[in-house]
Amino acid sequence: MSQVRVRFAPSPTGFFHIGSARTALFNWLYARHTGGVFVLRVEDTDQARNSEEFLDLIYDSLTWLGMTWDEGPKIGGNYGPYRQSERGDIYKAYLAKLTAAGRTYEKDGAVWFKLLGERSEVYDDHRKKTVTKVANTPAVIEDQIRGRVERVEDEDFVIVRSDGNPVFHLVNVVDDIAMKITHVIRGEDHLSNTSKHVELFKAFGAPVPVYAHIPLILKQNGPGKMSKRDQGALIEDYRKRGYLPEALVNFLSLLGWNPGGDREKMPIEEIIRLFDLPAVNQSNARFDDKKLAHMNMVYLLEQPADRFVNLARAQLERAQATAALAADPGYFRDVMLLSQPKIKTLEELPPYTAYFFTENFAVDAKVREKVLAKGEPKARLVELAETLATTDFSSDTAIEEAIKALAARTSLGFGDYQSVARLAVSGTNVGPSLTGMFRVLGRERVLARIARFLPTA
RNA sequence: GUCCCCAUCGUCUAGCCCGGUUAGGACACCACCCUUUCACGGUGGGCACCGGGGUUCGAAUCCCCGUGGGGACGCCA
Repeated sequence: MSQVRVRFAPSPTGFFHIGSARTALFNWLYARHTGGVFVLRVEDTDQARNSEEFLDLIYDSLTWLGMTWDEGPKIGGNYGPYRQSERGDIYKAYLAKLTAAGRTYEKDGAVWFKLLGERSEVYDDHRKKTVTKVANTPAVIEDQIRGRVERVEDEDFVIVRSDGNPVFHLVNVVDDIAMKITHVIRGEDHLSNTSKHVELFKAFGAPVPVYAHIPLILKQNGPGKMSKRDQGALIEDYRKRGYLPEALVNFLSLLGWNPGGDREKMPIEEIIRLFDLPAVNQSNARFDDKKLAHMNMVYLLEQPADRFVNLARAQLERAQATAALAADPGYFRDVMLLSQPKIKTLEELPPYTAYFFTENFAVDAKVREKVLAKGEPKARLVELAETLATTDFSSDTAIEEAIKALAARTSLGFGDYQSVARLAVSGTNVGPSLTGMFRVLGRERVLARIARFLPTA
């Protein structure tokens, strides 16, 4: 058996979304699993709807997700060009073969593919018009995921538009032949197109590739498949929000496939090793952003300090958190590492860390009311300020011991000091450990904030 | 309407092919524990074989029908 050749064939008519990314991923995984070739082919035959920006987005997104292509735009290959808009001559040559074989005819200025078989006129209830049906024999699709599927293609169809541009069905098949594609892995929405494609492969006298129609991803809320217009559908969005590409890839790999057993979080090498077509599910999967967020958290938690700080900086740049970016690098690093074990996604970082970088931080009114309502907040703050004035701020434990000693003297608990101190110093009731927060902020800032807060308590 | 695909917790799924399990895991949810807030983590809990017929000693698992969900039916891809 010759080398596996698969292709991802997006059309640059819209934003790159979850469904496309998953199709690309399954193709890429299969190529890597089998030691085959992953071809990127741009299906830009719809001149009216194509755009270069969308095309760049496809390149960028694939690269970001780590799906490098072996042949395709930018890098070339032996079967190029890889943009269909540049392959006009090839389509003409193939079309000529079809015409020579008597398998085409013109109607309304367009070129149609002629099916073989007896013809009859039938009224189509759905389209509200009379159509010509052809008594054709069923096309047989041996699908790697669905098994044997039979479908009759019983109407001629357009392969070249009246404006001279070839249609998807033609170029798709021609390119799969010309690029020697062995396996076609695509969404199940193409399953009913496959009979058209099989007819074309036969008309060209070319071998039909192995098909694998993967289940669709359904939108999280409401009925139907996920589209680029749905919430959380855009890859670009996750990138902006600071999701880790490896987490997204891991999550996507599990939508419609699993390695068997209980394995979920896996390094990409492991996914490649275990991935195979027959293991792909047959039923559609509903997108779940909570599970994605969880996967992201698991990956975030294990990032080495340096990488996490770099990721955090990139995210704060996107959020234009100027105060944080202007801060001392050492201080910035301390703040981020303090926050790392606390967040699920990097997009939480700007609001989560804001008070570290400005004295002008917001105070949560509800929290303030709640915290000041009990005990003697003022007295606690005065005691704490006195203690902190002489406390060693170099380690969390030193600060912790000092506060605990204070609490012991006043017959109170650590918690009696914590909530009010946190409010005074950060304006909220959530955040990293109090002692870590104090250590990073430093004595001066902590004392100043308490002093400023005191009169209002 | 016609054709095609599918069907296990709310969600992703294991188990199905090669019938015998207290139907397993993860996310989410609830409770408790841990704790210095919030998270993380830990323990426990609730939660599923779409319905009906077969076949069989025995069906989530095999077959049929129904129902439900999804997709396609463009001079879009």
